[in-house]
Amino acid sequence: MALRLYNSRTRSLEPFAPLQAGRASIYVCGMTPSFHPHLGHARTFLTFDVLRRHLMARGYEVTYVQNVTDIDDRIIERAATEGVPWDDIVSRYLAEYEACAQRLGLLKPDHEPRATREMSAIVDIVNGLVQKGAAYESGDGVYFAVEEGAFPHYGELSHQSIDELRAGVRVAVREDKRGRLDFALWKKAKPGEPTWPSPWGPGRPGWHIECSAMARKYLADQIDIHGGAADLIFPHHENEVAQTETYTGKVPMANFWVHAGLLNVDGQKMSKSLGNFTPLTQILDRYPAAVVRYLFLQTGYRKPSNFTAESIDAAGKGLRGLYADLDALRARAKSNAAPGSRSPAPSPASLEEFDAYLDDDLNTAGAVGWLQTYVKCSLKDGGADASIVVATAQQCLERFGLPSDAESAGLTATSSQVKLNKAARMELSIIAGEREASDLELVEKVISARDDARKAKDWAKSDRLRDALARAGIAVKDTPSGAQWSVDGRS
RNA sequence: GGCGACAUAGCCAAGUGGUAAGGCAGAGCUCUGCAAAAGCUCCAUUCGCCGGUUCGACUCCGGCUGUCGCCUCCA
Repeated sequence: MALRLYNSRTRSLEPFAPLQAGRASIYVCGMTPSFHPHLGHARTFLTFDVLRRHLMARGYEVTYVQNVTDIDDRIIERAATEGVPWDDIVSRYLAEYEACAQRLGLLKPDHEPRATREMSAIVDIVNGLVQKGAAYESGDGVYFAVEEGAFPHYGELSHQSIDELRAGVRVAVREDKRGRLDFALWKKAKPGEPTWPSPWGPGRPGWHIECSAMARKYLADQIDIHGGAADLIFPHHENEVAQTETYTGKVPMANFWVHAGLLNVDGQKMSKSLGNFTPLTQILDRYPAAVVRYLFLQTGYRKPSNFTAESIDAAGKGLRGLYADLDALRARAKSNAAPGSRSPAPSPASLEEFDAYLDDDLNTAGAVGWLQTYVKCSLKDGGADASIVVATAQQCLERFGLPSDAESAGLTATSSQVKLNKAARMELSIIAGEREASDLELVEKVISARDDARKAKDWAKSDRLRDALARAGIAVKDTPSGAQWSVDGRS
Protein backbone atom coordinates (compact mmCIF):
# COMPACT_ATOMS: atom_id res chain seq x y z
CA MET A 1 0.00 0.00 0.00
CA ALA A 2 1.21 3.45 -0.73
CA LEU A 3 0.64 6.77 0.92
CA ARG A 4 -2.35 8.75 -0.21
CA LEU A 5 -2.82 12.36 0.81
CA TYR A 6 -5.65 14.81 0.47
CA ASN A 7 -4.57 17.57 -1.83
CA SER A 8 -6.38 20.86 -1.24
CA ARG A 9 -5.37 22.00 -4.70
CA THR A 10 -7.43 19.28 -6.38
CA ARG A 11 -9.73 18.58 -3.45
CA SER A 12 -9.13 14.92 -3.75
CA LEU A 13 -7.18 12.06 -2.30
CA GLU A 14 -4.13 11.34 -4.43
CA PRO A 15 -1.35 8.79 -4.29
CA PHE A 16 1.83 10.41 -3.12
CA ALA A 17 4.38 10.32 -5.91
CA PRO A 18 7.58 12.21 -5.19
CA LEU A 19 9.27 14.43 -7.76
CA GLN A 20 12.49 12.57 -7.15
CA ALA A 21 12.37 8.89 -6.35
CA GLY A 22 12.97 8.21 -2.70
CA ARG A 23 12.93 11.84 -1.65
CA ALA A 24 10.26 14.11 -0.26
CA SER A 25 10.46 17.86 0.15
CA ILE A 26 8.13 19.60 2.58
CA TYR A 27 7.71 23.29 3.20
CA VAL A 28 5.53 24.30 6.11
CA CYS A 29 4.50 27.84 6.94
CA GLY A 30 5.79 28.46 10.42
CA MET A 31 5.42 31.10 13.06
CA THR A 32 5.07 34.80 12.81
CA PRO A 33 6.46 35.58 16.24
CA SER A 34 4.28 38.53 17.09
CA PHE A 35 2.57 36.95 20.06
CA HIS A 36 2.51 33.81 22.21
CA PRO A 37 2.38 30.52 20.32
CA HIS A 38 -0.95 28.79 21.04
CA LEU A 39 -2.49 25.35 20.86
CA GLY A 40 -3.48 25.83 17.24
CA HIS A 41 0.16 26.17 16.33
CA ALA A 42 0.84 22.96 18.21
CA ARG A 43 -1.83 21.14 16.28
CA THR A 44 -0.52 22.26 12.91
CA PHE A 45 3.11 21.52 13.60
CA LEU A 46 2.33 18.19 15.24
CA THR A 47 0.42 17.22 12.11
CA PHE A 48 3.39 17.85 9.88
CA ASP A 49 5.76 16.30 12.39
CA VAL A 50 3.81 13.05 12.13
CA LEU A 51 3.61 13.30 8.34
CA ARG A 52 7.36 13.73 8.27
CA ARG A 53 7.96 10.79 10.59
CA HIS A 54 5.70 8.61 8.51
CA LEU A 55 7.41 9.54 5.26
CA MET A 56 10.73 8.70 6.87
CA ALA A 57 9.36 5.40 8.12
CA ARG A 58 8.24 4.69 4.57
CA GLY A 59 11.81 5.12 3.43
CA TYR A 60 11.78 8.61 2.02
CA GLU A 61 14.67 10.92 2.53
CA VAL A 62 12.76 13.93 3.76
CA THR A 63 13.85 17.54 3.62
CA TYR A 64 11.64 19.58 5.90
CA VAL A 65 11.68 23.35 5.85
CA GLN A 66 9.69 25.47 8.27
CA ASN A 67 10.13 29.18 7.99
CA VAL A 68 9.85 32.04 10.44
CA THR A 69 8.21 35.21 9.20
CA ASP A 70 10.07 37.54 11.49
CA ILE A 71 8.87 40.81 10.04
CA ASP A 72 5.30 41.87 9.40
CA ASP A 73 2.65 44.39 10.38
CA ARG A 74 1.67 42.66 13.59
CA ILE A 75 5.20 42.52 14.86
CA ILE A 76 5.60 46.22 14.20
CA GLU A 77 2.29 46.99 15.88
CA ARG A 78 3.15 44.92 18.89
CA ALA A 79 6.52 46.60 19.23
CA ALA A 80 4.88 50.01 19.01
CA THR A 81 2.32 49.10 21.68
CA GLU A 82 4.98 47.93 24.05
CA GLY A 83 7.47 50.59 23.11
CA VAL A 84 10.26 48.10 22.46
CA PRO A 85 12.33 47.39 19.34
CA TRP A 86 10.61 45.10 16.85
CA ASP A 87 13.30 42.46 17.09
CA ASP A 88 12.78 42.20 20.84
CA ILE A 89 9.29 40.99 20.09
CA VAL A 90 10.62 38.50 17.57
CA SER A 91 13.28 37.04 19.78
CA ARG A 92 10.94 36.79 22.77
CA TYR A 93 8.17 34.89 21.02
CA LEU A 94 10.48 32.86 18.84
CA ALA A 95 12.30 31.62 21.92
CA GLU A 96 8.94 30.76 23.43
CA TYR A 97 7.98 28.82 20.32
CA GLU A 98 11.24 26.93 20.25
CA ALA A 99 10.87 25.92 23.86
CA CYS A 100 7.37 24.62 23.13
CA ALA A 101 8.54 22.80 20.01
CA GLN A 102 11.15 21.02 22.04
CA ARG A 103 8.71 20.06 24.77
CA LEU A 104 6.33 18.72 22.16
CA GLY A 105 9.09 16.62 20.67
CA LEU A 106 8.83 18.18 17.22
CA LEU A 107 11.69 17.06 15.05
CA LYS A 108 13.94 19.95 14.24
CA PRO A 109 13.37 21.24 10.70
CA ASP A 110 16.27 20.70 8.33
CA HIS A 111 16.12 24.41 7.60
CA GLU A 112 14.44 27.16 9.58
CA PRO A 113 14.98 30.21 7.42
CA ARG A 114 13.96 33.66 8.59
CA ALA A 115 12.50 36.27 6.31
CA THR A 116 14.80 39.06 7.45
CA ARG A 117 17.84 37.01 6.56
CA GLU A 118 16.65 36.25 3.04
CA MET A 119 16.23 39.76 1.71
CA SER A 120 18.25 39.28 -1.45
CA ALA A 121 16.24 36.21 -2.43
CA ILE A 122 13.06 38.17 -1.75
CA VAL A 123 14.14 41.23 -3.71
CA ASP A 124 15.19 39.00 -6.61
CA ILE A 125 11.69 37.61 -6.97
CA VAL A 126 10.00 40.98 -6.66
CA ASN A 127 12.40 42.33 -9.26
CA GLY A 128 11.72 39.43 -11.58
CA LEU A 129 7.98 39.89 -11.25
CA VAL A 130 8.26 43.60 -12.04
CA GLN A 131 10.38 42.84 -15.09
CA LYS A 132 7.86 40.30 -16.31
CA GLY A 133 5.17 42.90 -16.02
CA ALA A 134 3.33 40.93 -13.35
CA ALA A 135 4.00 43.55 -10.71
CA TYR A 136 4.17 47.31 -10.61
CA GLU A 137 5.59 49.97 -8.37
CA SER A 138 3.25 52.52 -6.84
CA GLY A 139 3.49 55.28 -4.30
CA ASP A 140 3.67 53.01 -1.27
CA GLY A 141 5.06 49.77 -2.57
CA VAL A 142 5.28 47.12 -5.21
CA TYR A 143 2.12 45.18 -5.97
CA PHE A 144 1.29 41.96 -7.75
CA ALA A 145 -1.15 42.80 -10.54
CA VAL A 146 -3.85 40.24 -9.88
CA GLU A 147 -6.58 42.33 -11.43
CA GLU A 148 -4.64 42.85 -14.64
CA GLY A 149 -4.45 39.12 -15.13
CA ALA A 150 -0.80 38.70 -14.17
CA PHE A 151 -1.61 35.18 -13.02
CA PRO A 152 -4.43 33.53 -14.96
CA HIS A 153 -4.76 30.72 -12.42
CA TYR A 154 -5.39 33.09 -9.55
CA GLY A 155 -8.02 31.62 -7.23
CA GLU A 156 -7.50 28.00 -8.20
CA LEU A 157 -6.01 26.94 -4.90
CA SER A 158 -8.81 28.45 -2.84
CA HIS A 159 -11.31 27.43 -5.53
CA GLN A 160 -12.75 30.85 -6.04
CA SER A 161 -12.95 33.01 -9.11
CA ILE A 162 -11.44 36.45 -9.22
CA ASP A 163 -14.96 37.87 -9.32
CA GLU A 164 -15.98 35.94 -6.26
CA LEU A 165 -12.90 37.03 -4.43
CA ARG A 166 -13.42 40.64 -5.39
CA ALA A 167 -16.97 40.52 -4.06
CA GLY A 168 -15.65 39.37 -0.73
CA VAL A 169 -13.20 42.20 -0.24
CA ARG A 170 -14.29 44.14 2.80
CA VAL A 171 -13.48 47.66 3.70
CA ALA A 172 -11.50 49.63 1.18
CA VAL A 173 -7.90 49.24 2.16
CA ARG A 174 -5.87 52.37 2.17
CA GLU A 175 -3.18 51.16 -0.12
CA ASP A 176 -1.99 52.72 -3.28
CA LYS A 177 -2.76 49.97 -5.74
CA ARG A 178 -4.57 49.56 -9.02
CA GLY A 179 -6.84 46.61 -8.24
CA ARG A 180 -8.60 45.57 -5.08
CA LEU A 181 -7.13 42.08 -5.20
CA ASP A 182 -3.60 43.27 -5.90
CA PHE A 183 -1.35 42.50 -2.97
CA ALA A 184 1.90 43.95 -1.73
CA LEU A 185 5.18 42.33 -2.62
CA TRP A 186 7.18 45.13 -1.09
CA LYS A 187 6.13 47.87 1.29
CA LYS A 188 7.91 51.18 1.20
CA ALA A 189 9.05 52.34 4.60
CA LYS A 190 6.88 54.47 6.82
CA PRO A 191 8.54 56.54 9.51
CA GLY A 192 9.89 54.49 12.36
CA GLU A 193 9.61 51.12 10.62
CA PRO A 194 12.47 48.70 10.19
CA THR A 195 13.79 48.78 6.63
CA TRP A 196 15.96 46.94 4.19
CA PRO A 197 17.36 48.42 1.01
CA SER A 198 15.72 47.65 -2.32
CA PRO A 199 15.50 48.99 -5.87
CA TRP A 200 12.33 50.76 -4.73
CA GLY A 201 13.98 52.41 -1.78
CA PRO A 202 14.07 51.29 1.83
CA GLY A 203 11.19 49.10 2.90
CA ARG A 204 10.21 45.61 3.86
CA PRO A 205 8.69 42.59 2.19
CA GLY A 206 4.94 42.09 2.03
CA TRP A 207 3.43 39.04 3.62
CA HIS A 208 3.58 35.96 1.30
CA ILE A 209 6.71 36.82 -0.68
CA GLU A 210 9.03 35.49 2.02
CA CYS A 211 7.61 32.00 1.62
CA SER A 212 8.00 32.09 -2.15
CA ALA A 213 11.63 33.05 -1.68
CA MET A 214 12.48 30.57 1.06
CA ALA A 215 10.70 27.57 -0.44
CA ARG A 216 12.64 28.05 -3.66
CA LYS A 217 15.95 28.72 -2.00
CA TYR A 218 15.91 25.86 0.48
CA LEU A 219 14.03 23.33 -1.61
CA ALA A 220 13.32 23.97 -5.27
CA ASP A 221 11.07 25.72 -7.76
CA GLN A 222 8.74 22.79 -7.40
CA ILE A 223 8.27 20.84 -4.21
CA ASP A 224 6.40 17.75 -3.12
CA ILE A 225 4.35 19.01 -0.22
CA HIS A 226 3.47 22.47 0.92
CA GLY A 227 1.83 22.56 4.31
CA GLY A 228 0.19 24.97 6.66
CA ALA A 229 -3.00 25.52 8.54
CA ALA A 230 -6.29 25.84 6.69
CA ASP A 231 -6.62 29.54 7.42
CA LEU A 232 -3.61 30.18 5.23
CA ILE A 233 -5.21 28.91 2.03
CA PHE A 234 -6.43 32.36 1.23
CA PRO A 235 -4.80 34.74 0.83
CA HIS A 236 -1.41 33.52 1.90
CA HIS A 237 -1.01 30.36 -0.15
CA GLU A 238 -3.01 31.66 -3.09
CA ASN A 239 -0.69 34.63 -3.33
CA GLU A 240 2.37 32.50 -2.80
CA VAL A 241 1.41 30.29 -5.72
CA ALA A 242 0.78 33.33 -7.91
CA GLN A 243 4.19 34.77 -7.12
CA THR A 244 6.21 31.61 -7.41
CA GLU A 245 4.59 30.17 -10.50
CA THR A 246 4.67 33.48 -12.31
CA TYR A 247 8.31 33.93 -11.41
CA THR A 248 9.56 30.43 -12.19
CA GLY A 249 7.12 29.58 -14.96
CA LYS A 250 6.93 26.09 -13.50
CA VAL A 251 3.59 24.61 -12.53
CA PRO A 252 2.67 23.54 -9.94
CA MET A 253 4.97 24.94 -7.31
CA ALA A 254 3.76 22.24 -4.96
CA ASN A 255 2.38 18.88 -5.98
CA PHE A 256 0.47 18.56 -2.73
CA TRP A 257 -1.08 21.26 -0.66
CA VAL A 258 -1.80 19.83 2.74
CA HIS A 259 -3.78 21.88 5.20
CA ALA A 260 -4.32 21.17 8.86
CA GLY A 261 -7.76 21.89 10.30
CA LEU A 262 -8.24 24.73 12.69
CA LEU A 263 -8.68 24.43 16.39
CA ASN A 264 -11.53 25.76 18.46
CA VAL A 265 -11.49 26.13 22.20
CA ASP A 266 -14.69 25.35 24.09
CA GLY A 267 -16.58 25.43 20.81
CA GLN A 268 -15.38 28.83 19.78
CA LYS A 269 -12.67 30.20 17.64
CA MET A 270 -9.67 30.97 19.75
CA SER A 271 -9.06 34.66 20.04
CA LYS A 272 -7.72 37.16 22.43
CA SER A 273 -10.96 39.13 22.53
CA LEU A 274 -13.04 36.08 23.46
CA GLY A 275 -10.74 35.43 26.36
CA ASN A 276 -10.17 31.81 25.41
CA PHE A 277 -6.65 32.34 24.18
CA THR A 278 -4.22 30.37 26.28
CA PRO A 279 -0.52 30.48 25.51
CA LEU A 280 0.84 27.08 24.57
CA THR A 281 3.41 27.36 27.32
CA GLN A 282 0.64 27.43 29.92
CA ILE A 283 -1.02 24.39 28.41
CA LEU A 284 2.25 22.50 28.48
CA ASP A 285 2.77 23.49 32.09
CA ARG A 286 -0.60 22.03 32.93
CA TYR A 287 -0.57 18.90 30.76
CA PRO A 288 2.29 16.67 29.69
CA ALA A 289 3.29 17.38 26.10
CA ALA A 290 2.74 13.72 25.22
CA VAL A 291 -0.91 14.07 26.20
CA VAL A 292 -1.32 17.10 23.94
CA ARG A 293 0.23 15.09 21.12
CA TYR A 294 -1.98 12.08 21.82
CA LEU A 295 -5.05 14.30 21.90
CA PHE A 296 -4.42 15.59 18.40
CA LEU A 297 -3.50 12.14 17.12
CA GLN A 298 -7.01 11.05 18.06
CA THR A 299 -8.54 13.50 15.62
CA GLY A 300 -8.25 13.53 11.84
CA TYR A 301 -5.82 16.29 10.98
CA ARG A 302 -8.16 17.94 8.48
CA LYS A 303 -11.17 18.08 10.75
CA PRO A 304 -11.92 21.08 12.82
CA SER A 305 -11.04 20.13 16.36
CA ASN A 306 -12.52 21.38 19.57
CA PHE A 307 -10.32 21.62 22.61
CA THR A 308 -11.85 21.28 26.04
CA ALA A 309 -10.55 20.39 29.46
CA GLU A 310 -12.62 17.19 29.25
CA SER A 311 -11.09 16.19 25.93
CA ILE A 312 -7.53 16.52 27.14
CA ASP A 313 -8.30 14.78 30.44
CA ALA A 314 -9.77 11.87 28.51
CA ALA A 315 -6.72 11.82 26.25
CA GLY A 316 -4.45 11.68 29.28
CA LYS A 317 -6.34 8.74 30.70
CA GLY A 318 -6.34 6.95 27.38
CA LEU A 319 -2.61 7.36 26.96
CA ARG A 320 -1.94 6.26 30.52
CA GLY A 321 -4.00 3.14 29.90
CA LEU A 322 -1.98 2.33 26.82
CA TYR A 323 1.27 2.71 28.70
CA ALA A 324 -0.04 0.61 31.58
CA ASP A 325 -0.92 -2.25 29.21
CA LEU A 326 2.44 -1.91 27.55
CA ASP A 327 4.19 -2.08 30.91
CA ALA A 328 2.29 -5.26 31.72
CA LEU A 329 3.49 -6.72 28.43
CA ARG A 330 7.04 -5.64 29.20
CA ALA A 331 6.86 -7.42 32.51
CA ARG A 332 5.60 -10.55 30.80
CA ALA A 333 8.30 -10.35 28.15
CA LYS A 334 10.93 -9.97 30.81
CA SER A 335 9.77 -12.99 32.76
CA ASN A 336 9.60 -15.07 29.59
CA ALA A 337 12.94 -14.00 28.21
CA ALA A 338 15.71 -16.52 28.07
CA PRO A 339 18.87 -15.20 29.71
CA GLY A 340 21.07 -13.32 27.26
CA SER A 341 18.47 -13.31 24.51
CA ARG A 342 18.35 -10.29 22.25
CA SER A 343 15.30 -8.12 22.06
CA PRO A 344 13.28 -9.25 19.07
CA ALA A 345 12.37 -7.24 16.01
CA PRO A 346 8.89 -5.78 15.60
CA SER A 347 6.35 -7.82 13.72
CA PRO A 348 6.40 -6.62 10.10
CA ALA A 349 2.83 -7.77 9.54
CA SER A 350 1.47 -5.83 12.51
CA LEU A 351 3.53 -2.79 11.69
CA GLU A 352 2.12 -2.88 8.20
CA GLU A 353 -1.41 -2.86 9.57
CA PHE A 354 -0.52 0.20 11.58
CA ASP A 355 1.20 1.94 8.68
CA ALA A 356 -1.75 1.24 6.43
CA TYR A 357 -3.77 3.63 8.56
CA LEU A 358 -1.17 6.34 8.24
CA ASP A 359 -0.93 5.70 4.50
CA ASP A 360 -4.60 6.54 4.31
CA ASP A 361 -4.25 10.32 4.43
CA LEU A 362 -2.49 10.15 7.78
CA ASN A 363 -5.36 8.52 9.61
CA THR A 364 -3.78 8.87 13.01
CA ALA A 365 -7.08 8.40 14.81
CA GLY A 366 -7.59 5.01 13.20
CA ALA A 367 -3.99 4.12 13.94
CA VAL A 368 -4.41 5.03 17.60
CA GLY A 369 -7.44 2.78 17.80
CA TRP A 370 -5.54 -0.03 16.12
CA LEU A 371 -2.64 0.33 18.54
CA GLN A 372 -4.93 0.34 21.59
CA THR A 373 -6.63 -2.80 20.35
CA TYR A 374 -3.39 -4.48 19.35
CA VAL A 375 -1.85 -3.95 22.76
CA LYS A 376 -5.01 -4.83 24.68
CA CYS A 377 -5.67 -7.99 22.70
CA SER A 378 -2.08 -9.13 22.95
CA LEU A 379 -2.26 -8.66 26.67
CA LYS A 380 -5.36 -10.81 26.94
CA ASP A 381 -4.02 -13.42 24.57
CA GLY A 382 -1.40 -15.21 26.59
CA GLY A 383 -0.16 -16.90 23.43
CA ALA A 384 1.21 -13.76 21.85
CA ASP A 385 4.92 -13.21 22.14
CA ALA A 386 4.96 -10.24 24.48
CA SER A 387 8.44 -9.11 23.49
CA ILE A 388 7.47 -8.84 19.83
CA VAL A 389 4.33 -6.93 20.72
CA VAL A 390 6.35 -4.54 22.84
CA ALA A 391 8.87 -3.99 20.07
CA THR A 392 6.10 -3.38 17.56
CA ALA A 393 4.17 -1.02 19.79
CA GLN A 394 7.31 0.97 20.48
CA GLN A 395 7.83 1.43 16.76
CA CYS A 396 4.27 2.68 16.45
CA LEU A 397 4.79 5.14 19.27
CA GLU A 398 7.88 6.39 17.53
CA ARG A 399 5.92 6.94 14.32
CA PHE A 400 3.60 9.06 16.43
CA GLY A 401 6.46 10.88 18.10
CA LEU A 402 5.29 9.63 21.48
CA PRO A 403 7.65 8.52 24.23
CA SER A 404 7.87 4.78 24.78
CA ASP A 405 6.62 4.72 28.35
CA ALA A 406 4.69 6.67 30.92
CA GLU A 407 7.75 7.82 32.78
CA SER A 408 9.48 9.41 29.81
CA ALA A 409 6.13 10.87 28.81
CA GLY A 410 6.08 12.69 32.12
CA LEU A 411 2.95 10.87 33.24
CA THR A 412 4.29 9.45 36.46
CA ALA A 413 4.78 11.34 39.64
CA THR A 414 8.31 12.29 40.47
CA SER A 415 9.53 13.93 43.61
CA SER A 416 9.95 17.21 41.80
CA GLN A 417 6.25 17.25 40.98
CA VAL A 418 5.19 17.24 44.58
CA LYS A 419 4.11 20.76 45.30
CA LEU A 420 1.90 21.27 48.30
CA ASN A 421 -0.17 24.35 48.71
CA LYS A 422 -0.10 26.24 51.97
CA ALA A 423 -3.09 24.59 53.59
CA ALA A 424 -1.98 21.11 52.59
CA ARG A 425 1.51 21.71 53.85
CA MET A 426 0.18 22.94 57.14
CA GLU A 427 -2.06 19.93 57.60
CA LEU A 428 0.61 17.38 56.68
CA SER A 429 3.25 19.01 58.80
CA ILE A 430 0.97 18.84 61.83
CA ILE A 431 0.35 15.15 61.21
CA ALA A 432 4.00 14.44 60.66
CA GLY A 433 5.09 16.63 63.55
CA GLU A 434 7.61 18.27 61.25
CA ARG A 435 7.93 21.90 60.30
CA GLU A 436 11.11 22.05 58.27
CA ALA A 437 10.78 18.97 56.09
CA SER A 438 10.49 19.31 52.31
CA ASP A 439 7.17 18.66 50.63
CA LEU A 440 8.41 15.28 49.49
CA GLU A 441 9.62 14.30 52.96
CA LEU A 442 6.32 15.35 54.47
CA VAL A 443 4.39 13.19 52.08
CA GLU A 444 6.61 10.21 52.75
CA LYS A 445 6.32 10.70 56.50
CA VAL A 446 2.55 10.70 56.35
CA ILE A 447 2.53 7.68 54.05
CA SER A 448 4.64 5.72 56.46
CA ALA A 449 2.51 6.85 59.41
CA ARG A 450 -0.46 5.49 57.54
CA ASP A 451 1.36 2.23 56.87
CA ASP A 452 1.93 1.90 60.61
CA ALA A 453 -1.72 2.56 61.31
CA ARG A 454 -2.73 -0.08 58.79
CA LYS A 455 -0.40 -2.62 60.34
CA ALA A 456 -2.04 -1.88 63.66
CA LYS A 457 -5.43 -2.24 61.93
CA ASP A 458 -6.29 1.27 63.01
CA TRP A 459 -8.49 1.81 59.99
CA ALA A 460 -9.96 5.07 61.22
CA LYS A 461 -6.57 6.68 61.49
CA SER A 462 -5.42 5.15 58.25
CA ASP A 463 -8.40 6.60 56.40
CA ARG A 464 -7.94 9.97 58.06
CA LEU A 465 -4.40 10.14 56.80
CA ARG A 466 -5.44 9.04 53.33
CA ASP A 467 -8.05 11.80 53.28
CA ALA A 468 -5.48 14.34 54.34
CA LEU A 469 -3.17 13.21 51.55
CA ALA A 470 -6.03 13.37 49.09
CA ARG A 471 -6.69 16.96 50.10
CA ALA A 472 -3.03 17.64 49.37
CA GLY A 473 -3.45 16.17 45.92
CA ILE A 474 -1.74 12.88 46.68
CA ALA A 475 -3.49 9.64 45.72
CA VAL A 476 -2.60 6.51 47.62
CA LYS A 477 -3.12 2.95 46.55
CA ASP A 478 -2.31 -0.13 48.56
CA THR A 479 -0.60 -2.95 46.77
CA PRO A 480 0.65 -6.27 48.05
CA SER A 481 4.11 -4.77 48.13
CA GLY A 482 3.05 -1.78 50.22
CA ALA A 483 1.47 1.59 49.64
CA GLN A 484 2.11 3.43 46.40
CA TRP A 485 1.32 7.06 45.93
CA SER A 486 1.15 9.48 43.09
CA VAL A 487 0.38 13.08 42.43
CA ASP A 488 -3.30 13.19 41.64
CA GLY A 489 -4.14 12.73 38.00
CA ARG A 490 -0.58 11.87 37.14
CA SER A 491 -0.45 8.17 37.32
C1' G B 1 -23.74 37.48 -0.66
C1' G B 2 -19.60 33.84 -2.41
C1' C B 3 -16.63 29.38 -1.17
C1' G B 4 -15.92 25.21 1.86
C1' A B 5 -15.86 21.59 5.91
C1' C B 6 -18.49 18.75 9.17
C1' A B 7 -23.10 16.08 11.22
C1' U B 8 -21.81 8.35 14.09
C1' A B 9 -23.78 6.32 21.57
C1' G B 10 -23.48 10.80 27.71
C1' C B 11 -18.51 12.99 25.65
C1' C B 12 -14.26 12.50 22.09
C1' A B 13 -13.73 9.73 17.64
C1' A B 14 -12.47 5.78 13.44
C1' G B 15 -14.82 3.17 9.57
C1' U B 16 -17.19 0.36 5.42
C1' G B 17 -21.93 -0.84 -0.75
C1' G B 18 -23.23 -6.32 3.00
C1' U B 19 -24.84 -5.01 8.11
C1' A B 20 -21.08 -0.04 13.50
C1' A B 21 -12.86 0.40 15.71
C1' G B 22 -10.92 2.64 19.88
C1' G B 23 -10.65 6.06 24.11
C1' C B 24 -13.21 8.64 28.20
C1' A B 25 -17.41 8.44 31.25
C1' G B 26 -21.17 4.96 33.22
C1' A B 27 -23.19 0.00 35.24
C1' G B 28 -22.43 -4.96 37.45
C1' C B 29 -19.05 -8.59 39.41
C1' U B 30 -14.05 -10.22 41.42
C1' C B 31 -10.28 -8.47 44.57
C1' U B 32 -9.90 -5.15 49.04
C1' G B 33 -10.62 -3.62 56.39
C1' C B 34 -12.78 0.34 53.22
C1' A B 35 -10.95 2.64 48.96
C1' A B 36 -7.81 3.16 44.82
C1' A B 37 -5.56 0.31 41.15
C1' A B 38 -6.18 -4.09 38.44
C1' G B 39 -9.11 -8.10 36.13
C1' C B 40 -13.81 -9.85 34.01
C1' U B 41 -18.52 -8.49 31.89
C1' C B 42 -22.09 -4.95 29.89
C1' C B 43 -22.89 -0.30 27.23
C1' A B 44 -25.41 2.61 19.21
C1' U B 45 -30.84 -3.06 15.66
C1' U B 46 -28.10 2.24 14.69
C1' C B 47 -24.82 6.36 11.89
C1' G B 48 -28.88 14.84 11.37
C1' C B 49 -33.75 14.80 8.22
C1' C B 50 -36.34 13.53 3.41
C1' G B 51 -36.23 11.28 -1.16
C1' G B 52 -33.50 8.29 -5.10
C1' U B 53 -30.07 4.28 -7.08
C1' U B 54 -29.31 -0.93 -5.37
C1' C B 55 -30.75 -7.62 -3.85
C1' G B 56 -28.76 -4.55 0.08
C1' A B 57 -26.61 2.29 2.14
C1' C B 58 -24.56 4.69 7.67
C1' U B 59 -21.41 4.26 3.34
C1' C B 60 -23.27 6.43 -3.69
C1' C B 61 -26.69 10.51 -5.85
C1' G B 62 -30.22 14.71 -5.08
C1' G B 63 -32.68 17.95 -1.70
C1' C B 64 -33.29 19.92 3.29
C1' U B 65 -31.76 21.31 8.20
C1' G B 66 -28.00 22.37 11.69
C1' U B 67 -22.98 23.59 13.41
C1' C B 68 -18.38 25.62 12.24
C1' G B 69 -14.76 27.98 9.19
C1' C B 70 -12.66 31.13 5.18
C1' C B 71 -13.53 35.60 1.87
C1' U B 72 -6.13 40.16 2.97
C1' C B 73 -5.09 39.61 11.35
C1' C B 74 -4.70 34.43 11.53
C1' A B 75 -1.25 27.96 12.60
